[in-house]
Amino acid sequence: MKSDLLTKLNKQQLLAVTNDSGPLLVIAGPGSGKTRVIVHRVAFLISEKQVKPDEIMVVTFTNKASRELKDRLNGLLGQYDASRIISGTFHSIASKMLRINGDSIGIANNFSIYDREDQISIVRQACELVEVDTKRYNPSIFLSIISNAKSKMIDPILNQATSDSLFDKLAANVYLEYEKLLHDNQALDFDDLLLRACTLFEKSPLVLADLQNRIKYLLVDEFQDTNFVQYKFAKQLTGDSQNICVVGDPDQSIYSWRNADLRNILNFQKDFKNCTVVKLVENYRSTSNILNASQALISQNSNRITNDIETYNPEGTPIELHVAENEYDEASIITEKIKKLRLEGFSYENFAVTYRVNAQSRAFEEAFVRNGVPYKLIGALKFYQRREIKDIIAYLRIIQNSNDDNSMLRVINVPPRGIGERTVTALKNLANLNGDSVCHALLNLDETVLNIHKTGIKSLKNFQGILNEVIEESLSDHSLTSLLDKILSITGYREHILRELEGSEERWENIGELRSIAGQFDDIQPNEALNAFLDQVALVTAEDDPSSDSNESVTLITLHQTKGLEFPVVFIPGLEEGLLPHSRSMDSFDEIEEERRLFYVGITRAISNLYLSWSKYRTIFGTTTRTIRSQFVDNIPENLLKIVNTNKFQLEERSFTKTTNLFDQQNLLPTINEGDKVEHFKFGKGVVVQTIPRSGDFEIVVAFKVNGIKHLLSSVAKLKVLE
DNA sequence: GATGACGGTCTTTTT
DNA sequence: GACCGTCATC
Repeated sequence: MKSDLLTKLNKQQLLAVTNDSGPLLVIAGPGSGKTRVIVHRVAFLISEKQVKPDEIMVVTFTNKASRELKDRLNGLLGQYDASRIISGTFHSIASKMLRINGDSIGIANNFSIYDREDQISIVRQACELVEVDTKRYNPSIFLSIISNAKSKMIDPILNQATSDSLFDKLAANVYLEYEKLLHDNQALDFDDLLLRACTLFEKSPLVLADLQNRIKYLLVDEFQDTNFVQYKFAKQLTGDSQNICVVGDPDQSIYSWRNADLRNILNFQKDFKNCTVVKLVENYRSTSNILNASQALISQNSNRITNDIETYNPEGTPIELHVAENEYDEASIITEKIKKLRLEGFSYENFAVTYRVNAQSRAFEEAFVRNGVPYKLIGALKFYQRREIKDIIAYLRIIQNSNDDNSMLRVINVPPRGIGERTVTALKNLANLNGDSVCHALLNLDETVLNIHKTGIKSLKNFQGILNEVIEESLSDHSLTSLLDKILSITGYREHILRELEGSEERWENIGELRSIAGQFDDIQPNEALNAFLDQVALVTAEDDPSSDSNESVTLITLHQTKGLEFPVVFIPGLEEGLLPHSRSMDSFDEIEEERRLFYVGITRAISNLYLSWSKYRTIFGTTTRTIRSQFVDNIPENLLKIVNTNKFQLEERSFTKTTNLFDQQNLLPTINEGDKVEHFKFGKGVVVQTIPRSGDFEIVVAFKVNGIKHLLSSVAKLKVLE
């Protein structure tokens, strides 16, 4: 066993695998065998150190990664049961803990988990309550403020007390109402799952001690993308054993907008003083052409824990840069390339087209359909976000948690059953009056107090009967699938769907898909099955989308979602200023650097062939504009790039012309000086701390009142100088 | 109360 | 160029 397990590892990997006591930080470059190390470390602990599988917890970035981990382990350790390893995303693990122990901090085990759509709906209600006009302020702004506060563990009351500007006060009020509404609905949002788990650990030392005793080893993957709460969660679970191993790569940190905090890596070394640091620097994945290009690119980042990666792989084929006329041209160039490479022995699943924004997928889908190229689209219109799926799930949620008004109101008139706005308002008022949920108000309906038309009462009575019937079914000992069938038949949902003129077949098929997913829970106890099923539904990651299962197809995927994946042939289209780097991420140095890391992640997914492209014209919103080639292309040495001009109409563009640097032309003098008070549209007010000349431009360092220190480019950031 | 037409907004990335 | 919310009409 031992020889099998350890002979195929290099020196650093071996160190990371066998270092079996105390804190361990593994800095793992792309393709350096990170997953291999995690799998082997777990296998080593189990087979050599007699650690039981259920004493090991592995936190992964997606649920799929956690399943694959268990699969690989089962292959490695025949006699042990790898499925007993505690593994999942931070959110799914926290959710399970709260379902079991949440009652000690006042969280009932049947809480609902609200996704983004539910959250938006709650924010809208909160805005209404505090009289904030949602036409003036986009609800998602509040949502990101709330999420930001939660992932930094800022309490809503405290938040309210410390906010000074008018908008901050507004946001603080929305936050406060939002929390109340979540509470009323007996619901938790994604951030709550982690936040409350941390609270649970603090408030219930016994629960924590028990967990610490049971979890002897903790492993955290993709550590560079954890936020403050997630790190705290991990720290709390690490008992006196200090057996925590975190694996990550600062150069692949691409989720700061989701409040991931790179400082966690630095803090880890402070918090765990005696930690061992292992660096995996040999890349086994890519050709040296690809790796060298990636290293040249990432070396342009200044905020970096330098960590050069090297490979002994052969040079490989050159990286190609294609120039297209527009996005359709770009898509057909890539389609032709795929066809050609297929004749050379590649198969469809070897290809991935990786782009910055989901909207880019359309041109490729059209080209692929036209050319009969099979493809799978990862995470775009997610399965679980489809209307018909959310409707059915709403019914299940009402059964799970009768306080879930949000779900109740979603389907109270779906399919249409004559319960209109007035009737709903009357019912809601009645519920409010009695401090009750809408569902309870309906089930205990006293129609004499409702001041509405007879037909309204009749419709309510009808729905009451439907609900009672469904609830009755849920109380019987039947399976989840039979409950689902019952809901479909009693509510008349099938007929409702089939009545629709467009896409009704597809919608019905989706429900069939949902039914078969529910079937996976049929061997669990019915009352536990509902919680487990709804948890899975709420906490799925993009790769878990059932539609992504098909094989023998080209993968269409966002750059963010490619993290951790690899493909023999990778296409990165849309290398244009405003797209990569994205226009919304161009006004600070930090943001540009994160965009560069995103490109770096994309490049390093490629095993043997890499194709970059940009198109001279692109249509956004329906208007076509001339583009500028991405500045990141210039970060790749010319000798590694083969410029290809496929389009016969663009012969004149054949030479390798560097795009004119936007900043060179302007030759700016600093119109902003140190000490100036400035205002930024996004970061608010602040004071200029420093100005640094940067190739015809100035980097302005501003200390913002709310958002802290930011490095901005004078020509890009629209800074307004205040008196 | 249901349905359809219109007009305004929007797109970054996601657990 | 799609989607959502709002409004007018049946």
